[in-house]
Amino acid sequence: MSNTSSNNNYPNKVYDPLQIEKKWQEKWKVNNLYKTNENSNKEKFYALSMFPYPSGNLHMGHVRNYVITDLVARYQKLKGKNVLHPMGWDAFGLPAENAAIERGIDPNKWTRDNIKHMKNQLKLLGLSVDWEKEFATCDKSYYIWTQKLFLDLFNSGLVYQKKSEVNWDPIDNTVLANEQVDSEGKSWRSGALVEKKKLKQWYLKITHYAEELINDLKILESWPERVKTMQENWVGKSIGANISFKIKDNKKDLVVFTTRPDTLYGVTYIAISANHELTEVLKSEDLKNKLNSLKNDLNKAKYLDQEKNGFDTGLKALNPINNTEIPIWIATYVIDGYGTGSVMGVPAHDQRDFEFASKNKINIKQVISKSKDGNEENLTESFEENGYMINSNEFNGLTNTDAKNAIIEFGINKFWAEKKIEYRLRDWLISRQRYWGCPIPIISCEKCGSVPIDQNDLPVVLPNNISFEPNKINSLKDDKEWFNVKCPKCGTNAKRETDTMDTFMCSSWYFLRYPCSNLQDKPFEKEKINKWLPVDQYVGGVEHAILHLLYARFLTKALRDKNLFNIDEPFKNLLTQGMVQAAAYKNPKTGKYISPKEIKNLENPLDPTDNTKLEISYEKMSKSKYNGIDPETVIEKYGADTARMFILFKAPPEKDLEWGDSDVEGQYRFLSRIWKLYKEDYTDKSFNKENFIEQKELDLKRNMNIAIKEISKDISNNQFNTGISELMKLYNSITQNNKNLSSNFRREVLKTFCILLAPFAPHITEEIWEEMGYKDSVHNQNWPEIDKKALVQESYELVIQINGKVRDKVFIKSNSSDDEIKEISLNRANVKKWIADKEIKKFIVIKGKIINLVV
RNA sequence: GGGAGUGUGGCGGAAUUGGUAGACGCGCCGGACUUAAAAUCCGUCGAGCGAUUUAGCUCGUGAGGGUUCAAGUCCCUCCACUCCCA
Repeated sequence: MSNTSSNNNYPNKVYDPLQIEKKWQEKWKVNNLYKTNENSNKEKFYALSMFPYPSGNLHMGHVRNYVITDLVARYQKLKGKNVLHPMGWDAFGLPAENAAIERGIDPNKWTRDNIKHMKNQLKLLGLSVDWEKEFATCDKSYYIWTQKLFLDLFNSGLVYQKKSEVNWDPIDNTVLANEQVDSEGKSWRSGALVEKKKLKQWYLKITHYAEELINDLKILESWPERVKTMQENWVGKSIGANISFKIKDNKKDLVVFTTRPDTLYGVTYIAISANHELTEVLKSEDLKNKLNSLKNDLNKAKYLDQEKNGFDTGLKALNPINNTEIPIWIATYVIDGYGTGSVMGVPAHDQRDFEFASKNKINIKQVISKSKDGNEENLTESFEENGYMINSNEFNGLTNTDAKNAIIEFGINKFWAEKKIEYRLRDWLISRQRYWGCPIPIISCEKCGSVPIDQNDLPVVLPNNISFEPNKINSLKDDKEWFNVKCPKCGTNAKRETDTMDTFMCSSWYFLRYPCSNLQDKPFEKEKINKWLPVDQYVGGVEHAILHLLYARFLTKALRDKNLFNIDEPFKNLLTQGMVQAAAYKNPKTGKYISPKEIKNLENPLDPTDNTKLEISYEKMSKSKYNGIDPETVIEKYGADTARMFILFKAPPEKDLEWGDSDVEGQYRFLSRIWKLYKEDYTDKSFNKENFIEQKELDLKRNMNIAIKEISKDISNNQFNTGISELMKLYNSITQNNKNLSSNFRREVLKTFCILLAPFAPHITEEIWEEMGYKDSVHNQNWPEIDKKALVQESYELVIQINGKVRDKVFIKSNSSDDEIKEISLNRANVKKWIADKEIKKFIVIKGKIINLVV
């Protein structure tokens, strides 16, 4: 595809993206075209992609992410905004460490090499990124501030250490936060079934912000609804009450949280978790054995427990509202750590309780009835809807919603109930038992406990005296000199904290660093944060809907409360882009994926081994499905502009995108035609005055202004696919009217088209812009203004409907009155035919569009 | 089970928020150019009936019902798929 051509002048008319793209990427770099202007008075715009983990290779998901952000950044710059568009590296984490374990490579070297390689790949895309802002979270100059912010939180009382049951990933050999375990109980990274371990770990008090994290979702108007719903569910606010049950032959009360105090008369048992403190009173060997075996099951496969196992402890609780004696059970479905680790079993009105009671032959007592006359029904499942109270003494007949409050009030007066709000959200566990992460700046001393390191002694640098050998799990403990220190308080022998921080900690504030990424003496400057934040457009994968986006919101709020800046929410607008998928071929019999290379005819794909017809499905690109497409190969073949255009055109950004080779070629053809159009302009002499047709020019002028209007709207609404459609329409309109334009207008329309295309395809536009004779970059121009006058038409095509069906169309003057429209319509032969002798009941005139005659 | 979302030609997807359904592209088919092919350019393509010189008509946005002069769009019921939480 590449051609021989002399500098800056391509004698043949063939579009050669590789040469053009290389040329401009170099020029942009030399001219510092994308450098952030720190002293501008223009309105700011902060465009940000979720920064990549330097895994070594750029993949299509990255490309889609960065191309979208780049388009927005370039558009906003053309619209006159002062744009910050940075890029960096989420560089701590396990793949580096796994490379060390597998091949004995230093994680630092592995990471640095990957960054270098990926950066080169990224540069091929021609992004308008200000690379002077770049940093990696594993830079000492970055993680010193991660540590400082950790200490800030520590001093605010938002950091604590606790020994408790944690999620243990047996493949990655580290603990995980709750957010990092999926609904099947598997690790987000390794996919391993998570185990339970009791360990002493560091936590951040994200629960302190639970209420605000829910409430402020309201401010985030242009976040996708589903991301907000997911966060709301994750934080999981429930309003209810704590109810104290007396325990027979035991002094302590058993406190139970419930959202359904209205069902208190229907409690037929209490269920507590296997780790509840009350289990300590179980003395008999039999019960102890049962408990241990239950705990064992829980450790193995907590999340697979659909069986609702449990046993009766023999202990009895007294229902405070009627002094009824009820059994206390231990049940696997009670979550340790939520609420009080115990639930009141109301089988009649809770499905989980119903199943547990049915299995264990526990009484079922109905206290809410569907009907007002209060009949009991034969329940085959729990009744969870609203209804009327029955079997509840003085509360009978009330609606259960009224009874909720009445029973709480009743209990408050009798001192056995209190109002309570519970959250599903747990504190964020940030310790990781790994080497390649940000060290936790704490020294633990037998006398003084956990002592934070003085801020002047930061950073705590990762130890150097560690040998990376295959099959060895590395730890900060390996460097004894590093590990053994004196306590900063009392000077006795002490030890450094050897866990490192969850990498989500590093990525929870990186967007705050960019405005000041070269600052030496602090993480950021308050004024700069207040100026640049919040991020105006954040783009990334929906897989971070809870994880990163929740942590980052939390940290922003916590640092705001340290008075470090005045921002409540870090990301004003969020766009979650869909996956990039490609065709995968699967043998339905064996379930195995077959590489397209092995398939003879992709139209009718057969398994080469057994000739089974293969199923074709579009799935996320992956090695195991043999459907990965390498961005670098695509760019080599078609150029970055084509790749960008394809990605933006093929699907709306939030939807999954199906890779299609012929669609890529379609975009390449489009750019080639544009190339040719601009070549003709300066070489073909056939445009002359005799050909000028005023009406054609007016039509094109109108189309051009429609395009400006629509493309502006589309980009603002993140509808990049239709934006490109509009560009194509304008292109078609130009080529149709091409020979009939005055040379001034030709130049104007070609200039405008070039600027409109510039944020989508930055290289080709820069090249044709230069060839048109302009000196400054096309990317420094102003986005064209809409000429409203040009949008006005003298006449339009009126659609004539009769009884709502289109029967005729006629061109009429735009300023026709309603009466004129009626008259014109009635005189049309087609209309007369349809009306015949029927009576016209109604005329409905929609100005500029339609008339509907009702007969 | 609860919540959110989606459903439009052969395919990806449009539709001014109630006003000509299928923009734009891909693909297919036909034509031009060519010794031929590729590339390029031009044209057709929702279905059915009908005409066969530009006609014309009916149906059609997952299914059924409703509101309205007018429904892909609003309301109700149902079906299928996807995601999140159980």
